[in-house]
Amino acid sequence: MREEEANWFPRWEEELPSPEELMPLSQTLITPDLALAFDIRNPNSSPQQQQQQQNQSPIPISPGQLGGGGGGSIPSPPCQPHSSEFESAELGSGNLGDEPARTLKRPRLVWTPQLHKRFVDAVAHLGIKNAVPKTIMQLMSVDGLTRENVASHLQKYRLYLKRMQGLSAGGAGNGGGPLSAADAATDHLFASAPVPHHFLHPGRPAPGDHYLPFVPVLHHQQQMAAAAVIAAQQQQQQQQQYHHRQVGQFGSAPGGQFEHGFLTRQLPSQQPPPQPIHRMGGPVSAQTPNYVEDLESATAGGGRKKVKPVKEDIFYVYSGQNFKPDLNAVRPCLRVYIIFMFLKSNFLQVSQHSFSDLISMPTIILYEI
DNA sequence: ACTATAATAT
DNA sequence: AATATTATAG
Repeated sequence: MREEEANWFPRWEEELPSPEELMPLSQTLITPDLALAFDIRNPNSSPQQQQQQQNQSPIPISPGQLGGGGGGSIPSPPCQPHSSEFESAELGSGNLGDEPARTLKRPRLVWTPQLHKRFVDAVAHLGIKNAVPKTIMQLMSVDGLTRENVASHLQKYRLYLKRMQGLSAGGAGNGGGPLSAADAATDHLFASAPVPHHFLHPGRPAPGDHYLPFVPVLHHQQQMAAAAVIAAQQQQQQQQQYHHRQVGQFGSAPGGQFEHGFLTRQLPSQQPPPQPIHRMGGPVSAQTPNYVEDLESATAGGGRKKVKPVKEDIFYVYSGQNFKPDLNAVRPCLRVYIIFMFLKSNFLQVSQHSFSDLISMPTIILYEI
């Protein structure tokens, strides 16, 4: 397996999803908290949006949740955010007028094409038989995503697949039933992601089209600071459906994770040649004075910058499989990183590492954004 | 876990 | 007001 591994990494790099595939996913993952923490505001707000923002503001992340929320994961986060911008932003917005966070319903999930893509990928990797809500949810590893969310979506997706099968199989006869206008309109989301071969034709293997490791790896292509990402997204039309997604707040969920975002964005024009990723080979090094400066130099210079993380930094862990990072142990303080995690390792083992072990693991690469 | 149906958003 | 999308009850 040694040799395979050696070849695997370069290939992994080549097959990275395009930025546009990844970017919108962060819409559901970047929380209003984070946006507020970065003092991001809505550039063009319509009346409707304002209404939504009102709903969005009560985002009570209870302080207790940060510290020891779940039943005892990792020791205790060393970093103590003394009511910095983060805390004030979160708490400020959260306490604006109301507290009964636990009585609030979580907003309905919006299945963006990107989220759906991830869903399809997960189902593909699991195989249709193993693809049940729980497993799918785990594989997707999207924070805040519930089993019910997935179940509901899966239900609809199955109906969609059934119709597709009926159409392709009984083609002429159209035995399955006519395609109504409602169907066509309903399916546009599903049409956005290619339906894997074997979904429609179970039992028949497709040529060279295997779904190997679920590679939800975030791309290094271009990354920006969270603030910039959010701002960019808000400029997009997506803002209209910026359905506030509140997740895992208030200590209700013992296993509730700290929210993490998938932060990516592609530069509008000139793209510097992709710099080969440095994989493994030791602990990350280099220093990072302040992230804004680094951001500029990084984007201008073509890329990312290897950095040495410190415990006080924010970590956005992008991972797949069953690995649910223990983000409760990480407190937001200084800088923002993305952790690239190679999927070759055993996730369960990885997840058992303590935080300090985590940041020194050779299979993790940190890039400052 | 699956399906039907209610609730909600557009 | 209609219907598309997600939540929830069975």
